[in-house]
Amino acid sequence: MPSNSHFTSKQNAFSDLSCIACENKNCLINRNLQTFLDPDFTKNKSTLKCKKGQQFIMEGAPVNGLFFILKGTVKVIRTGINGREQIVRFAKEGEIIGHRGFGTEEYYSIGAVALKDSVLCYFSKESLQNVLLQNSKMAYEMMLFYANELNRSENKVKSISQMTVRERVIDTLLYIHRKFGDLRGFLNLPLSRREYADYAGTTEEQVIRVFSALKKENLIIAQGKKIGIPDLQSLKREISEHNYFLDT
DNA sequence: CCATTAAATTCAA
DNA sequence: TTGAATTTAATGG
Repeated sequence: MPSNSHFTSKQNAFSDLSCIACENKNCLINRNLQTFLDPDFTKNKSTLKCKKGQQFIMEGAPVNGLFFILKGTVKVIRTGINGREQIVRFAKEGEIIGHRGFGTEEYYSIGAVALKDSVLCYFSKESLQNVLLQNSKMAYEMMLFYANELNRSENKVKSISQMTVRERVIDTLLYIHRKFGDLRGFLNLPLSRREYADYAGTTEEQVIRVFSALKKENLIIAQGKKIGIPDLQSLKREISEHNYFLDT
């Protein structure tokens, strides 16, 4: 039996697809359920179960709606100049994927792949539009999400264009730590060095070499894919001169 | 970038 | 639960 068996009692919650029974308080649809004028809104959603490693948004596919992560973790990617994968962001439970599809965009400019077995809720653009037009609180929360994403995206431009490889790798480690926290001393999201590289805008070898250096300096510990940060403060200090901001 | 070896993860019996 | 098969990490050229 898996060690997380304390979740098994909730498992049939997934077969009930209604938002009413949903446990995910991180989801802005869930948080705003009571205020909906149209109680049937959540009946229009569909859910999709995704296995680890499965891509559920293809770059270039037509946009019809938006995904919300009910459970799991996802990476959002974009194909770069010479076919290299660029990781735009990591997303966890409650987050929105494909949100730039609103408005004039007709095709996804990003792809999304599940990093662990995940459950996605899918809402059509039309039904979401109706709700947002009726519900200013939810529209406001959505706006905050967009603003936050924009802030992070602008910071990423700075980090990629002005920071050294070592600083970008550290920045990535801090981002993962901030967003996913740690579990028994290790980052609560196992990533390959390749994925660190794709987020930090460098190569797998560079990440491996920076990790090796950081290990020697006792700034991180590594056991395979599990990375631990024993002293967050000194790691932060390394890049503090390039002022890094909280982002989600 | 590639090749080699060591180490870790996955898979299926 | 194990260990064989496969994938990933680490280093040096």
